[in-house]
Amino acid sequence: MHLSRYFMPILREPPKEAEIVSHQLMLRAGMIRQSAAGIYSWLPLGYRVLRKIEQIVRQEQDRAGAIELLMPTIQSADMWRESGRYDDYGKEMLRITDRHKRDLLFGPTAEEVITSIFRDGIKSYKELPRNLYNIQWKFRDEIRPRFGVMRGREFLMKDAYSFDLSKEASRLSYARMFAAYLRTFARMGLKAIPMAADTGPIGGDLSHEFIVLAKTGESQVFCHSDLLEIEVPAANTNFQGDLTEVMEQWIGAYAATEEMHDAKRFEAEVPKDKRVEARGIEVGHIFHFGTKYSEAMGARVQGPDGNLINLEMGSYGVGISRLVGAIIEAGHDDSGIIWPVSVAPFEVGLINLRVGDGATDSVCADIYAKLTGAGIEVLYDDTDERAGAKFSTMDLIGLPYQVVVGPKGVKDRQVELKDRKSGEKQTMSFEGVISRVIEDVQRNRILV
RNA sequence: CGGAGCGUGGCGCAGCCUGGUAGCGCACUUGUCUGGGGGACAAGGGGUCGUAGGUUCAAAUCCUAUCGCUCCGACCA
Repeated sequence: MHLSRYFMPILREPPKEAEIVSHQLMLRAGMIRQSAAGIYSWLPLGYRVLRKIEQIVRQEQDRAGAIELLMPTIQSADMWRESGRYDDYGKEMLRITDRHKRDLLFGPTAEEVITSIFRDGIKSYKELPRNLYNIQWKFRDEIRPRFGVMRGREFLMKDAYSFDLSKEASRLSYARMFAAYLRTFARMGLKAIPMAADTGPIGGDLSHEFIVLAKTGESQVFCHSDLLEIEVPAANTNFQGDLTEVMEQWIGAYAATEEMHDAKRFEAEVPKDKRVEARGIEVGHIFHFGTKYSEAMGARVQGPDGNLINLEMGSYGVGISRLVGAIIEAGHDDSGIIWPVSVAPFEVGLINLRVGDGATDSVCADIYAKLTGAGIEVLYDDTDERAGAKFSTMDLIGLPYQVVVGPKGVKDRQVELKDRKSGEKQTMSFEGVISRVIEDVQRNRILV
């Protein structure tokens, strides 16, 4: 992509409404624009990141055996009356009336829809277990949206729903999603730690929040430092099998958010030098909630003995739009964002320091062609800005690698490669930078 | 919903108290010089001052209402 033809309205100063750093940087980098309180347009740069995160979530759900479908944003109130939640849900639910005066709502979650679909589509225990997921925009009319996309009213969420015949089988489904989440967040360069969670209004008896540690996190969290060292399940993990052991490895050590924190237990179970007290951001939440919806909505199958059995269900959410903010909170410096390759809007920024200089232009054109030809995503700054402005912009938007080409270096057939994260700069030949960048990008695309 | 604050050009702000031709910095356009970490000079373009009423010869400024946004609290992926 040539920057001179792209749409990336950057701001030098952060708009005053942005309080936290991820919100400021997303506005400054031209990733989002606010449309109403807690509702955002995703500009091209931000949308590219959102789609990459979505794609990682999708790949890991597929790997774990979940099946994607797409459910509507607008739901019928009738379904919610059936589950008994229509009146319980309160003002967070955006209620809408159509021209026939029928009650509709903008879905804050999809348990009702999925339960009804699944109930009508399946009759026998032979068709279990199944896990269905969808990636869709949700709306919760938060009293006070804040922190940009971290706590918007409209948000993109992956939610998966497992259906099993028994509680034991359902726990296997839970462990499978648990393991999938470990991989999902690790691939985005995040250390996400599962922590025991309150099951809240959804109900049930097994629930974990996945918390990303970040200095600017919204809540205080406590855990054993060993949890930071455990390897996530490898790509070739057999997700058909029993992953209980993987899960137990993670839930063995102490980890809790402030709501669930028990200071006495923390001190008793975790040696002083292993205690981590940090800030955290919730990026995923999984529940095993049993038969709450299947009973209310009549989702049953016939078992081997011919008797009807209520389905055991679990639900598994990932805040995809929120993750964009969380990744920035976890990765930035004074100059701007620092993207991991796996979710970066472009993988490489190519800076032409002297647009109009024949030799410099042609070296840039050559590098651009060779990198894009190798499947690398390059944002080529071919604008007629001054060097300083270009460096600042590139640092702000946080592409992992910067290739800097100027007339001085070109004379000696040299260009510069800068690593955004370390700030390290190396001078090398045209050919050298091309092979080096291709190699580094390909190696870092998939982190685990 | 309780408390606090803010709406003036794309972004950041001054002007309001004490009514009198709408300003500053950045960004933008054109030109010249420049050119490796947000450059200099010159000339320009862009704003029904959130909206609606009212007071007044005259309203960004005073009064009333209303809408929007932000922060603190209760709530939350």
